Amino acid sequence: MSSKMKQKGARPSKREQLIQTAVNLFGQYGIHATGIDTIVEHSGVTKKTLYAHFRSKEELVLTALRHYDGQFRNSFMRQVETKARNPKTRLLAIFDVAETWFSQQSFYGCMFINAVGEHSTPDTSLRYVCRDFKRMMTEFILKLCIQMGARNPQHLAEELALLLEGAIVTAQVSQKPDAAKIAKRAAAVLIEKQRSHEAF
Amino acid sequence: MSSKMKQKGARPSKREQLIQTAVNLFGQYGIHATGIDTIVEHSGVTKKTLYAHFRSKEELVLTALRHYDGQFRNSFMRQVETKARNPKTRLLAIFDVAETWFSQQSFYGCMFINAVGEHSTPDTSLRYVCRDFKRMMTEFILKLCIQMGARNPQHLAEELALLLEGAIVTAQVSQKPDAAKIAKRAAAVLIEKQRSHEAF
DNA sequence: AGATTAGTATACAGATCTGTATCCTTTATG
DNA sequence: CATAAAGGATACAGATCTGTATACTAATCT
Repeated sequence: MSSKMKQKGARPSKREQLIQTAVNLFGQYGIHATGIDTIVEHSGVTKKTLYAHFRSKEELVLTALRHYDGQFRNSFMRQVETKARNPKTRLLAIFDVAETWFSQQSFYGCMFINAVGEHSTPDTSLRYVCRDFKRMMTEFILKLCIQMGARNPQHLAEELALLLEGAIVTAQVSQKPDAAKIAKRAAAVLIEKQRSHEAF
Repeated sequence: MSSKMKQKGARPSKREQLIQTAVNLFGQYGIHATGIDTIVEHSGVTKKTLYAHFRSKEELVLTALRHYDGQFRNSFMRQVETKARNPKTRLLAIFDVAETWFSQQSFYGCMFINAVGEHSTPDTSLRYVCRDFKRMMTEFILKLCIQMGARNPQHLAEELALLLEGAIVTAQVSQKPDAAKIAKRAAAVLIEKQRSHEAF
Protein backbone atom coordinates (compact mmCIF):
# COMPACT_ATOMS: atom_id res chain seq x y z
CA MET A 1 0.00 0.00 0.00
CA SER A 2 1.41 3.30 -1.12
CA SER A 3 2.44 5.87 1.44
CA LYS A 4 1.02 8.56 -0.76
CA MET A 5 -2.44 7.07 -0.45
CA LYS A 6 -4.90 9.73 0.48
CA GLN A 7 -6.99 8.77 3.41
CA LYS A 8 -9.80 10.66 5.10
CA GLY A 9 -8.93 12.39 8.33
CA ALA A 10 -5.24 12.04 7.79
CA ARG A 11 -3.29 15.19 8.54
CA PRO A 12 -2.78 17.14 5.35
CA SER A 13 0.33 16.64 3.29
CA LYS A 14 2.79 19.45 2.85
CA ARG A 15 1.45 19.87 -0.64
CA GLU A 16 -2.09 20.37 0.60
CA GLN A 17 -0.92 22.74 3.30
CA LEU A 18 0.82 24.85 0.68
CA ILE A 19 -2.17 24.91 -1.61
CA GLN A 20 -4.60 25.82 1.13
CA THR A 21 -2.32 28.57 2.43
CA ALA A 22 -1.91 29.90 -1.08
CA VAL A 23 -5.67 29.92 -1.61
CA ASN A 24 -6.19 31.88 1.57
CA LEU A 25 -3.46 34.44 0.97
CA PHE A 26 -4.14 34.91 -2.73
CA GLY A 27 -7.81 35.28 -1.89
CA GLN A 28 -7.26 37.94 0.71
CA TYR A 29 -4.27 39.93 -0.55
CA GLY A 30 -4.21 39.10 -4.23
CA ILE A 31 -1.63 37.21 -6.22
CA HIS A 32 0.99 39.86 -6.90
CA ALA A 33 0.87 41.12 -3.33
CA THR A 34 1.48 37.66 -1.90
CA GLY A 35 5.13 36.66 -2.02
CA ILE A 36 6.56 33.18 -1.83
CA ASP A 37 8.14 34.04 1.52
CA THR A 38 4.74 34.93 2.95
CA ILE A 39 3.27 31.64 1.82
CA VAL A 40 6.23 29.82 3.32
CA GLU A 41 5.80 31.55 6.67
CA HIS A 42 2.07 30.95 6.91
CA SER A 43 2.15 27.35 5.75
CA GLY A 44 4.92 26.19 8.06
CA VAL A 45 6.70 24.64 5.12
CA THR A 46 10.12 25.64 3.88
CA LYS A 47 10.90 27.20 0.57
CA LYS A 48 12.82 24.17 -0.57
CA THR A 49 9.82 21.94 -0.08
CA LEU A 50 7.63 24.42 -1.91
CA TYR A 51 9.88 24.35 -4.94
CA ALA A 52 10.07 20.57 -4.72
CA HIS A 53 6.29 20.45 -5.24
CA PHE A 54 5.87 23.35 -7.64
CA ARG A 55 8.14 24.43 -10.43
CA SER A 56 7.35 28.11 -9.97
CA LYS A 57 5.01 30.56 -8.32
CA GLU A 58 2.87 30.53 -11.44
CA GLU A 59 2.39 26.79 -11.13
CA LEU A 60 1.37 27.19 -7.49
CA VAL A 61 -1.05 29.92 -8.50
CA LEU A 62 -2.70 27.71 -11.10
CA THR A 63 -2.87 24.76 -8.75
CA ALA A 64 -4.37 26.92 -6.02
CA LEU A 65 -6.99 28.36 -8.37
CA ARG A 66 -7.98 24.94 -9.66
CA HIS A 67 -8.14 23.59 -6.13
CA TYR A 68 -10.34 26.45 -5.00
CA ASP A 69 -12.49 25.99 -8.08
CA GLY A 70 -13.45 22.48 -7.13
CA GLN A 71 -13.73 23.32 -3.46
CA PHE A 72 -15.99 26.31 -3.99
CA ARG A 73 -18.23 24.76 -6.61
CA ASN A 74 -18.78 21.68 -4.48
CA SER A 75 -19.64 23.67 -1.41
CA PHE A 76 -21.81 26.20 -3.20
CA MET A 77 -23.90 23.72 -5.17
CA ARG A 78 -24.35 21.45 -2.20
CA GLN A 79 -25.61 24.33 -0.11
CA VAL A 80 -28.06 25.38 -2.81
CA GLU A 81 -29.38 21.86 -3.21
CA THR A 82 -29.75 21.47 0.53
CA LYS A 83 -31.56 24.76 1.01
CA ALA A 84 -34.32 24.07 -1.51
CA ARG A 85 -35.93 21.17 -3.28
CA ASN A 86 -37.41 22.23 -6.59
CA PRO A 87 -35.63 24.05 -9.42
CA LYS A 88 -37.33 27.41 -9.01
CA THR A 89 -36.67 27.74 -5.30
CA ARG A 90 -33.14 26.50 -5.85
CA LEU A 91 -32.52 29.28 -8.32
CA LEU A 92 -33.61 31.74 -5.66
CA ALA A 93 -31.65 29.91 -2.98
CA ILE A 94 -28.49 30.70 -4.95
CA PHE A 95 -28.75 34.24 -3.70
CA ASP A 96 -29.34 33.17 -0.10
CA VAL A 97 -26.19 31.10 -0.19
CA ALA A 98 -24.41 34.03 -1.79
CA GLU A 99 -25.50 36.30 1.03
CA THR A 100 -24.07 34.06 3.72
CA TRP A 101 -20.89 33.95 1.65
CA PHE A 102 -20.74 37.76 1.42
CA SER A 103 -21.32 38.05 5.14
CA GLN A 104 -18.32 36.00 6.10
CA GLN A 105 -15.40 37.79 7.68
CA SER A 106 -13.15 36.14 5.15
CA PHE A 107 -15.03 37.43 2.11
CA TYR A 108 -12.76 39.32 -0.23
CA GLY A 109 -14.73 39.00 -3.43
CA CYS A 110 -14.46 36.30 -6.05
CA MET A 111 -10.93 34.99 -6.31
CA PHE A 112 -11.26 34.49 -10.06
CA ILE A 113 -12.52 37.97 -10.77
CA ASN A 114 -9.69 39.39 -8.69
CA ALA A 115 -7.15 37.15 -10.41
CA VAL A 116 -8.26 38.29 -13.85
CA GLY A 117 -8.12 41.88 -12.63
CA GLU A 118 -4.39 41.60 -12.12
CA HIS A 119 -3.64 39.47 -15.18
CA SER A 120 -4.87 41.17 -18.31
CA THR A 121 -3.06 39.04 -20.86
CA PRO A 122 -5.67 36.86 -22.59
CA ASP A 123 -5.14 33.27 -23.66
CA THR A 124 -3.13 32.31 -20.62
CA SER A 125 -3.73 29.31 -18.38
CA LEU A 126 -4.82 31.57 -15.56
CA ARG A 127 -7.45 33.21 -17.71
CA TYR A 128 -8.71 29.83 -18.86
CA VAL A 129 -9.14 28.62 -15.29
CA CYS A 130 -11.11 31.73 -14.38
CA ARG A 131 -13.22 31.58 -17.50
CA ASP A 132 -14.00 27.92 -16.95
CA PHE A 133 -15.06 28.60 -13.40
CA LYS A 134 -17.59 31.16 -14.54
CA ARG A 135 -18.76 28.86 -17.31
CA MET A 136 -19.38 26.04 -14.85
CA MET A 137 -21.37 28.32 -12.59
CA THR A 138 -23.53 29.43 -15.50
CA GLU A 139 -24.08 25.82 -16.52
CA PHE A 140 -25.18 24.96 -13.01
CA ILE A 141 -27.74 27.74 -13.23
CA LEU A 142 -28.72 26.67 -16.72
CA LYS A 143 -29.53 23.15 -15.60
CA LEU A 144 -31.89 24.50 -12.98
CA CYS A 145 -33.53 26.78 -15.56
CA ILE A 146 -34.11 23.82 -17.84
CA GLN A 147 -35.47 21.71 -15.01
CA MET A 148 -37.78 24.56 -14.09
CA GLY A 149 -39.10 24.52 -17.63
CA ALA A 150 -38.16 28.08 -18.46
CA ARG A 151 -39.30 29.26 -21.84
CA ASN A 152 -35.77 30.31 -22.76
CA PRO A 153 -33.47 28.67 -20.24
CA GLN A 154 -30.28 29.92 -21.88
CA HIS A 155 -31.40 33.52 -21.66
CA LEU A 156 -32.61 33.19 -18.10
CA ALA A 157 -29.40 31.50 -16.99
CA GLU A 158 -27.26 34.21 -18.51
CA GLU A 159 -29.33 36.87 -16.81
CA LEU A 160 -29.23 35.23 -13.41
CA ALA A 161 -25.50 34.64 -13.72
CA LEU A 162 -25.08 38.33 -14.45
CA LEU A 163 -27.05 39.22 -11.34
CA LEU A 164 -24.87 36.93 -9.27
CA GLU A 165 -21.66 38.48 -10.61
CA GLY A 166 -23.03 41.93 -9.95
CA ALA A 167 -23.94 41.00 -6.42
CA ILE A 168 -20.46 39.63 -5.76
CA VAL A 169 -18.61 42.75 -6.83
CA THR A 170 -21.11 45.07 -5.22
CA ALA A 171 -20.83 43.22 -1.93
CA GLN A 172 -17.07 43.46 -2.26
CA VAL A 173 -16.56 47.02 -3.48
CA SER A 174 -19.41 48.69 -1.63
CA GLN A 175 -19.22 46.30 1.31
CA LYS A 176 -22.92 45.59 1.20
CA PRO A 177 -23.67 41.89 1.76
CA ASP A 178 -27.32 42.61 1.11
CA ALA A 179 -26.50 43.09 -2.54
CA ALA A 180 -27.56 39.46 -2.59
CA LYS A 181 -31.06 40.47 -1.54
CA ILE A 182 -31.29 42.96 -4.38
CA ALA A 183 -30.15 40.33 -6.81
CA LYS A 184 -32.66 37.87 -5.46
CA ARG A 185 -35.48 40.38 -5.86
CA ALA A 186 -34.52 40.99 -9.47
CA ALA A 187 -34.04 37.28 -10.06
CA ALA A 188 -37.56 36.58 -8.85
CA VAL A 189 -38.98 38.96 -11.43
CA LEU A 190 -36.94 37.46 -14.26
CA ILE A 191 -37.81 33.92 -13.25
CA GLU A 192 -41.51 34.66 -13.01
CA LYS A 193 -41.43 36.21 -16.46
CA GLN A 194 -39.97 32.99 -17.87
CA ARG A 195 -42.05 30.54 -15.93
CA SER A 196 -43.82 27.95 -18.00
CA HIS A 197 -46.86 26.87 -16.05
CA GLU A 198 -47.05 23.57 -17.86
CA ALA A 199 -43.99 21.96 -16.37
CA PHE A 200 -43.93 20.96 -12.71
CA MET B 1 -1.24 85.72 -14.95
CA SER B 2 -0.01 82.58 -13.34
CA SER B 3 2.08 80.17 -15.33
CA LYS B 4 0.15 77.31 -13.78
CA MET B 5 -3.06 78.56 -15.33
CA LYS B 6 -4.79 75.73 -17.09
CA GLN B 7 -5.74 76.61 -20.60
CA LYS B 8 -7.60 74.58 -23.16
CA GLY B 9 -5.55 73.02 -25.89
CA ALA B 10 -2.28 73.66 -24.13
CA ARG B 11 0.07 70.73 -24.17
CA PRO B 12 -0.37 68.69 -21.01
CA SER B 13 1.74 69.45 -17.98
CA LYS B 14 4.15 66.87 -16.66
CA ARG B 15 1.70 66.24 -13.88
CA GLU B 16 -1.10 65.45 -16.31
CA GLN B 17 1.20 63.26 -18.38
CA LEU B 18 2.05 61.26 -15.28
CA ILE B 19 -1.55 60.88 -14.21
CA GLN B 20 -2.74 59.81 -17.63
CA THR B 21 0.10 57.32 -18.00
CA ALA B 22 -0.65 55.96 -14.55
CA VAL B 23 -4.33 55.58 -15.41
CA ASN B 24 -3.50 53.65 -18.55
CA LEU B 25 -0.94 51.34 -16.96
CA PHE B 26 -2.84 50.73 -13.74
CA GLY B 27 -5.95 50.05 -15.82
CA GLN B 28 -4.25 47.49 -18.01
CA TYR B 29 -1.75 45.77 -15.75
CA GLY B 30 -3.07 46.53 -12.28
CA ILE B 31 -1.54 48.61 -9.54
CA HIS B 32 0.88 46.20 -7.93
CA ALA B 33 2.17 45.00 -11.28
CA THR B 34 2.93 48.53 -12.45
CA GLY B 35 6.21 49.85 -11.07
CA ILE B 36 7.26 53.47 -10.79
CA ASP B 37 10.01 52.83 -13.32
CA THR B 38 7.44 51.64 -15.86
CA ILE B 39 5.36 54.78 -15.38
CA VAL B 40 8.49 56.89 -15.73
CA GLU B 41 9.44 55.21 -19.00
CA HIS B 42 6.00 55.45 -20.56
CA SER B 43 5.35 59.02 -19.49
CA GLY B 44 8.63 60.49 -20.68
CA VAL B 45 9.10 62.13 -17.31
CA THR B 46 11.94 61.45 -14.93
CA LYS B 47 11.60 59.85 -11.56
CA LYS B 48 12.65 62.98 -9.74
CA THR B 49 9.86 64.97 -11.34
CA LEU B 50 7.40 62.28 -10.41
CA TYR B 51 8.38 62.47 -6.78
CA ALA B 52 8.29 66.26 -6.96
CA HIS B 53 4.59 66.03 -7.84
CA PHE B 54 3.61 63.04 -5.71
CA ARG B 55 4.81 62.14 -2.29
CA SER B 56 4.61 58.41 -2.94
CA LYS B 57 3.25 55.80 -5.29
CA GLU B 58 0.14 55.59 -3.17
CA GLU B 59 -0.54 59.27 -3.68
CA LEU B 60 -0.14 58.85 -7.42
CA VAL B 61 -2.51 55.88 -7.32
CA LEU B 62 -5.18 57.88 -5.53
CA THR B 63 -4.76 60.85 -7.83
CA ALA B 64 -4.98 58.60 -10.87
CA LEU B 65 -8.11 56.89 -9.60
CA ARG B 66 -9.81 60.19 -8.80
CA HIS B 67 -8.82 61.57 -12.17
CA TYR B 68 -10.20 58.55 -13.96
CA ASP B 69 -13.34 58.75 -11.86
CA GLY B 70 -14.23 62.20 -13.15
CA GLN B 71 -13.10 61.39 -16.66
CA PHE B 72 -15.11 58.20 -16.92
CA ARG B 73 -18.28 59.50 -15.32
CA ASN B 74 -18.31 62.54 -17.54
CA SER B 75 -17.83 60.54 -20.68
CA PHE B 76 -20.26 57.80 -19.72
CA MET B 77 -23.13 60.04 -18.69
CA ARG B 78 -22.70 62.31 -21.65
CA GLN B 79 -22.86 59.35 -24.00
CA VAL B 80 -26.01 58.05 -22.35
CA GLU B 81 -27.71 61.41 -22.49
CA THR B 82 -26.75 61.84 -26.12
CA LYS B 83 -27.97 58.42 -27.18
CA ALA B 84 -31.50 58.80 -25.79
CA ARG B 85 -33.87 61.54 -24.77
CA ASN B 86 -36.34 60.27 -22.18
CA PRO B 87 -35.52 58.56 -18.88
CA LYS B 88 -36.63 55.07 -19.81
CA THR B 89 -34.68 54.88 -23.04
CA ARG B 90 -31.73 56.44 -21.29
CA LEU B 91 -31.77 53.65 -18.73
CA LEU B 92 -31.60 51.16 -21.56
CA ALA B 93 -28.99 53.21 -23.39
CA ILE B 94 -26.68 52.67 -20.41
CA PHE B 95 -26.14 49.14 -21.62
CA ASP B 96 -25.52 50.21 -25.19
CA VAL B 97 -22.82 52.55 -24.01
CA ALA B 98 -21.44 49.76 -21.86
CA GLU B 99 -21.26 47.47 -24.85
CA THR B 100 -19.17 49.87 -26.88
CA TRP B 101 -16.96 50.23 -23.81
CA PHE B 102 -16.56 46.46 -23.50
CA SER B 103 -15.74 46.17 -27.18
CA GLN B 104 -12.79 48.51 -27.04
CA GLN B 105 -9.36 47.03 -27.44
CA SER B 106 -8.32 48.83 -24.29
CA PHE B 107 -11.04 47.32 -22.11
CA TYR B 108 -9.58 45.60 -19.06
CA GLY B 109 -12.59 45.68 -16.79
CA CYS B 110 -13.52 48.34 -14.31
CA MET B 111 -10.45 49.97 -12.82
CA PHE B 112 -12.13 50.37 -9.45
CA ILE B 113 -13.24 46.77 -9.17
CA ASN B 114 -9.73 45.67 -10.08
CA ALA B 115 -8.19 48.08 -7.61
CA VAL B 116 -10.35 46.79 -4.77
CA GLY B 117 -9.47 43.26 -5.80
CA GLU B 118 -5.84 43.88 -4.96
CA HIS B 119 -6.43 46.03 -1.87
CA SER B 120 -8.54 44.16 0.64
CA THR B 121 -7.94 46.42 3.65
CA PRO B 122 -11.18 48.31 4.30
CA ASP B 123 -11.40 51.93 5.43
CA THR B 124 -8.53 53.10 3.28
CA SER B 125 -8.57 56.06 0.92
CA LEU B 126 -8.37 53.78 -2.05
CA ARG B 127 -11.44 51.86 -0.95
CA TYR B 128 -13.34 55.09 -0.38
CA VAL B 129 -12.56 56.32 -3.87
CA CYS B 130 -13.78 53.06 -5.39
CA ARG B 131 -16.87 52.96 -3.24
CA ASP B 132 -17.74 56.55 -4.10
CA PHE B 133 -17.38 55.83 -7.78
CA LYS B 134 -19.93 53.04 -7.56
CA ARG B 135 -22.19 55.17 -5.43
CA MET B 136 -22.16 57.95 -7.99
CA MET B 137 -23.01 55.55 -10.79
CA THR B 138 -25.94 54.19 -8.83
CA GLU B 139 -27.14 57.73 -8.13
CA PHE B 140 -26.98 58.54 -11.81
CA ILE B 141 -29.21 55.55 -12.47
CA LEU B 142 -31.45 56.47 -9.57
CA LYS B 143 -32.14 59.93 -10.97
CA LEU B 144 -33.26 58.40 -14.22
CA CYS B 145 -35.50 55.95 -12.36
CA ILE B 146 -37.13 58.81 -10.48
CA GLN B 147 -37.57 60.81 -13.65
CA MET B 148 -39.13 57.79 -15.27
CA GLY B 149 -41.64 57.66 -12.43
CA ALA B 150 -40.73 54.17 -11.27
CA ARG B 151 -42.87 52.83 -8.47
CA ASN B 152 -39.82 52.09 -6.37
CA PRO B 153 -36.94 53.98 -7.94
CA GLN B 154 -34.44 53.00 -5.26
CA HIS B 155 -35.08 49.32 -5.80
CA LEU B 156 -34.97 49.60 -9.55
CA ALA B 157 -31.74 51.59 -9.47
CA GLU B 158 -30.04 49.05 -7.25
CA GLU B 159 -31.12 46.24 -9.54
CA LEU B 160 -29.96 47.96 -12.71
CA ALA B 161 -26.66 48.88 -11.09
CA LEU B 162 -26.18 45.23 -10.21
CA LEU B 163 -26.84 44.21 -13.78
CA LEU B 164 -24.28 46.72 -15.00
CA GLU B 165 -21.63 45.44 -12.58
CA GLY B 166 -22.35 41.90 -13.62
CA ALA B 167 -22.03 42.79 -17.26
CA ILE B 168 -18.69 44.49 -16.66
CA VAL B 169 -17.05 41.54 -14.95
CA THR B 170 -18.59 39.02 -17.31
CA ALA B 171 -17.33 40.95 -20.31
CA GLN B 172 -13.92 41.05 -18.65
CA VAL B 173 -13.58 37.52 -17.29
CA SER B 174 -15.41 35.63 -20.00
CA GLN B 175 -14.40 38.09 -22.71
CA LYS B 176 -17.95 38.45 -23.96
CA PRO B 177 -18.77 42.08 -24.79
CA ASP B 178 -22.34 41.02 -25.48
CA ALA B 179 -22.84 40.55 -21.75
CA ALA B 180 -24.16 44.08 -22.14
CA LYS B 181 -26.95 42.77 -24.36
CA ILE B 182 -27.96 40.22 -21.75
CA ALA B 183 -28.02 42.89 -19.09
CA LYS B 184 -30.09 45.14 -21.30
CA ARG B 185 -32.62 42.38 -21.90
CA ALA B 186 -32.98 41.80 -18.16
CA ALA B 187 -33.08 45.52 -17.50
CA ALA B 188 -35.97 45.94 -19.90
CA VAL B 189 -37.99 43.40 -17.95
CA LEU B 190 -37.22 45.02 -14.60
CA ILE B 191 -38.00 48.50 -15.93
CA GLU B 192 -41.30 47.42 -17.45
CA LYS B 193 -42.31 45.84 -14.18
CA GLN B 194 -41.74 49.14 -12.38
CA ARG B 195 -43.22 51.44 -14.95
CA SER B 196 -45.85 53.77 -13.64
CA HIS B 197 -48.11 54.63 -16.50
CA GLU B 198 -49.19 57.86 -14.93
CA ALA B 199 -45.97 59.77 -15.31
CA PHE B 200 -44.75 60.81 -18.76
C1' DA C 1 20.07 90.18 -16.64
C1' DG C 2 19.70 87.61 -12.55
C1' DA C 3 17.52 84.38 -9.71
C1' DT C 4 14.38 80.84 -9.02
C1' DT C 5 11.98 77.02 -10.51
C1' DA C 6 11.20 72.84 -13.18
C1' DG C 7 13.10 69.23 -15.45
C1' DT C 8 16.78 65.62 -17.26
C1' DA C 9 19.99 62.02 -16.51
C1' DT C 10 21.77 58.85 -13.64
C1' DA C 11 23.48 56.55 -9.82
C1' DC C 12 22.40 54.49 -5.59
C1' DA C 13 20.47 52.84 -0.99
C1' DG C 14 17.69 49.52 1.16
C1' DA C 15 14.01 46.46 0.90
C1' DT C 16 11.66 42.66 -1.30
C1' DC C 17 10.92 39.34 -4.99
C1' DT C 18 11.67 34.62 -7.23
C1' DG C 19 14.38 30.82 -7.32
C1' DT C 20 18.73 27.99 -6.03
C1' DA C 21 22.28 25.93 -3.13
C1' DT C 22 24.19 23.97 1.13
C1' DC C 23 24.05 21.44 5.18
C1' DC C 24 21.71 18.99 8.55
C1' DT C 25 17.74 16.25 10.63
C1' DT C 26 13.75 13.49 10.60
C1' DT C 27 11.04 9.85 8.83
C1' DA C 28 9.70 5.95 6.37
C1' DT C 29 10.69 1.61 4.21
C1' DG C 30 13.01 -2.71 2.76
C1' DC D 1 19.61 -1.70 11.01
C1' DA D 2 20.59 0.65 6.88
C1' DT D 3 19.48 3.37 3.18
C1' DA D 4 16.85 6.64 0.71
C1' DA D 5 13.56 10.14 0.55
C1' DA D 6 11.48 14.21 2.49
C1' DG D 7 11.86 18.18 4.98
C1' DG D 8 13.98 22.10 7.99
C1' DA D 9 17.03 26.01 8.40
C1' DT D 10 19.47 29.35 6.21
C1' DA D 11 22.25 31.81 3.13
C1' DC D 12 22.61 33.69 -1.28
C1' DA D 13 22.25 35.23 -6.31
C1' DG D 14 20.14 38.31 -9.35
C1' DA D 15 16.36 41.00 -10.48
C1' DT D 16 13.07 44.55 -9.34
C1' DC D 17 10.75 47.67 -6.14
C1' DT D 18 10.19 52.40 -3.86
C1' DG D 19 12.32 56.41 -2.82
C1' DT D 20 16.53 59.68 -2.51
C1' DA D 21 20.79 62.13 -3.88
C1' DT D 22 23.88 64.52 -7.09
C1' DA D 23 25.03 67.28 -10.96
C1' DC D 24 23.66 69.54 -14.94
C1' DT D 25 20.26 72.13 -18.14
C1' DA D 26 16.19 74.62 -19.81
C1' DA D 27 12.46 77.51 -18.92
C1' DT D 28 10.25 81.30 -16.48
C1' DC D 29 9.41 85.55 -13.59
C1' DT D 30 10.77 89.89 -11.71
